[in-house]
Amino acid sequence: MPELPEVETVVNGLKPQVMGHRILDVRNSGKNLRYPLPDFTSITHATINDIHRRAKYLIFSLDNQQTLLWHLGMTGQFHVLENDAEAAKHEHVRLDLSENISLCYRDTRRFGYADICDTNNLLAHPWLKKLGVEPLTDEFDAKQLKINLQTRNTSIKQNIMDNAIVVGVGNIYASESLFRAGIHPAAPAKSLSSKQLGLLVLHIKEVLKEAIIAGGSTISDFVKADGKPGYFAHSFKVYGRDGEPCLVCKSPIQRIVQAGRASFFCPNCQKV
DNA sequence: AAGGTTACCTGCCCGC
DNA sequence: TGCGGGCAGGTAACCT
Repeated sequence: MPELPEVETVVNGLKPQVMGHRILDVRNSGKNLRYPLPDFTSITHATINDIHRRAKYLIFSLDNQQTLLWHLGMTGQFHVLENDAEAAKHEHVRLDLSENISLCYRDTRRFGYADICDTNNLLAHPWLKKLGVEPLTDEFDAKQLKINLQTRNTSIKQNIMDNAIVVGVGNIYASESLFRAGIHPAAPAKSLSSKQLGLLVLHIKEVLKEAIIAGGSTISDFVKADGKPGYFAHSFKVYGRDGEPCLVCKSPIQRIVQAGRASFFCPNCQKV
């Protein structure tokens, strides 16, 4: 479920709670996540120095030259609980930390995944090495996007969701940013002008920033690290609103499926 | 070889 | 009330 703003929110929520804590033990439910869990022995007794985000990955930097990489999949959640707290339903991993707290990982659908690697080789990790630019940096601009899209025959929506081009734009914010930019989700990526791409870049940055400020979206099971839900869902303009009137022109919002994913758009405000 | 489809899992919501 | 089908925010491995 989480998109970039949600992961950012989780990282920010976890940092003050677990930074500086030592990992004393790691327990798991015995069930695999998307991939088998890594062997945690190399990080038990290490201390969590810092937590970062790259794309939708949480990156735990440890003090022993090891890094713990974690993706939340669709339904992953971290909670910081007392050491002896009873395991919630769908808790699959628990890192027992110093000072009697535990970092607990719940994941209903078990689409999440984790790995451990040498910090020196972090950027060479297969999950990270092919990732495109971060959307909230200056590296993500219309000029580079235009170059990346000029050979792409597929739709603009599929391309802004392609992690090799730009990371962190998931299904919700793809629809929302295309609406704001007035671009039809099915428009061929290579057909868009520099001006249109400039507008799109601007709105992707804007919608992601707004969501981070709002503390991440809430749909079904997103919970921030402190257990409180985010609330950006209240400001979706098209996502999940098929059949309802466009907030700008009152035309009914339409839903189509692209590459197996639902897209929402206003047929009047967004042109191919 | 780009582009489309499917798989991974569980839960929920809807219609019958 | 129960059951089956469809759907869900992500990613990658398959096919073609």
